[in-house]
Amino acid sequence: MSIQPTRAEYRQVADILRHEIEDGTYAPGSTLPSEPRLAERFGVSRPTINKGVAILRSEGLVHVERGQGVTVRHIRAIPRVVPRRFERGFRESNGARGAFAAECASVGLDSHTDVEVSRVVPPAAVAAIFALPGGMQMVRRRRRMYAGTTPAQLADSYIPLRIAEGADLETADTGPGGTFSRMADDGNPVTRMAETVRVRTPEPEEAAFLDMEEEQRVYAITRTSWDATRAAVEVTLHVLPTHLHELTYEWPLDG
Amino acid sequence: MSIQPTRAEYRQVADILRHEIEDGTYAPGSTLPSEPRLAERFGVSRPTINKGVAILRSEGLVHVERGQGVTVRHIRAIPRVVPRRFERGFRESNGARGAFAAECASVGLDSHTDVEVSRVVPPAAVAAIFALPGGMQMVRRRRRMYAGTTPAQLADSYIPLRIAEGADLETADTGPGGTFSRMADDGNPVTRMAETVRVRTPEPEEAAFLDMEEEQRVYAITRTSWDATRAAVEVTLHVLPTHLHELTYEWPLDG
DNA sequence: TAGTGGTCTAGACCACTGC
DNA sequence: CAGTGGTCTAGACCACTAA
Repeated sequence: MSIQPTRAEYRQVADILRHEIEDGTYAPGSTLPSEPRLAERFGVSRPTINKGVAILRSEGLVHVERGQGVTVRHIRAIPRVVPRRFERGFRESNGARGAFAAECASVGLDSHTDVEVSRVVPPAAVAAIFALPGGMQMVRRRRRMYAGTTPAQLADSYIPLRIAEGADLETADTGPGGTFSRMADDGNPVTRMAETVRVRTPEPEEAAFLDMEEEQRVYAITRTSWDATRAAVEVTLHVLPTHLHELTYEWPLDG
Repeated sequence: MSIQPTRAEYRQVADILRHEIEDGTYAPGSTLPSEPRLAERFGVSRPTINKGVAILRSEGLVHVERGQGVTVRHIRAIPRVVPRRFERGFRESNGARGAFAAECASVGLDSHTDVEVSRVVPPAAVAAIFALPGGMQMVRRRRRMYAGTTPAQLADSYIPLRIAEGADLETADTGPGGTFSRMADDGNPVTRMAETVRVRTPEPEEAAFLDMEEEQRVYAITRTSWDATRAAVEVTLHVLPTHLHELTYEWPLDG
């Protein structure tokens, strides 16, 4: 493959390098030639190479470190299967504490979650779901999750005070099966859920924690849980890098 | 707001323009100042402006036409609600021909679908789902969908020959409710479905049809349908621009 | 013809890494 | 210190649109 005149050179640089990554010329973990060398190879200037590599960065194919070079990422998408992940048996499998831990375990990955619990006034979008008067507080469980050592997900759960108190959800560790198991134990199980998936660029703080380029994308998932009385009992805002996750939803159909 | 030294200038250009688009300084449909004028306003070179605007393009916030300028997009996300879209009553609501038409109608949008039916050897990933011997043909229903005049979705459905023949699925128009209604009429209703959602950059041909920048993202959804005997009866590969769609999944839970 | 964005270059300066 | 990528500029040429 060589540079053609019709398609922008920086796109061709990206196309060729992407192809070489996919066919194994540059294996996961290996380092690409430096930009000056690539410029020489393709007969273009360094800014053109830089722009081409930027495309691969934005796709999550490569990882760049200052002074180091450009390395090919190991991509192992974590399967997130709904509603399996909310079944009590799955959440508690292998003694896992919640769905994310069980998912990581299912593909042989270690996992780790930092939890921070506090009482806060929720964002307007969340307050609206609960029809909460302005300024009222909720319990927020803020979780930062790692798959192995890779930051893989942010999740902020908002729970009405009364429910959090009944289910004892203001401690960091909610025990086997996590939050939903405790709500069920409290006699108020979740009976219905919905998730709305959008895709956007990460906020700078999100990008910093998730070790992402700002040009990459995240799934922004808003999940709402309802109990048998059709009252919302929990809303979680998830942020997941798109290149690390694969979302599967399954459902029966009555035809 | 003005240019600060710490954050890359082109990012700040994007931040400021994004903010002004969101707060209404530049309303949907309006045109941004030309790049030379923006360069003057921010005191940076034109390539820096161009790089900043490229970020907004990749986010789907603006639309660029050669010789015209940069215009702010009207964004009206089409809600895609599962499993509602597969309920026969919804698919046939307002006489709609299938789920996409009903969804567009639900937000007051006209819709239009071009259908092309043929027999082809399916992609390997699809053949694998059916455990189909190599080289065997399936019926492919290729649909190109428009919301109003905006190209909004590509969908290729693959159906085993025997099922397509029984349900009369080799004509372009499958009648009220679409493919699934015909399968049900044929006595072989779909009883279970799954969708796997991934995000990627569009192929050049996809970008051309969907009127997208290559730097934008698409949802690539693989849907599989099974009948009561747990045999796969249909697989569809969907491609949807992320900035035009919002995916919602709902499900009951047994606690 | 004038104005728009698309792209490329050569050179530069910077921050960061590892030796 | 040398090597890496991050970024910016001034100027240039091109393709396209509208008048």
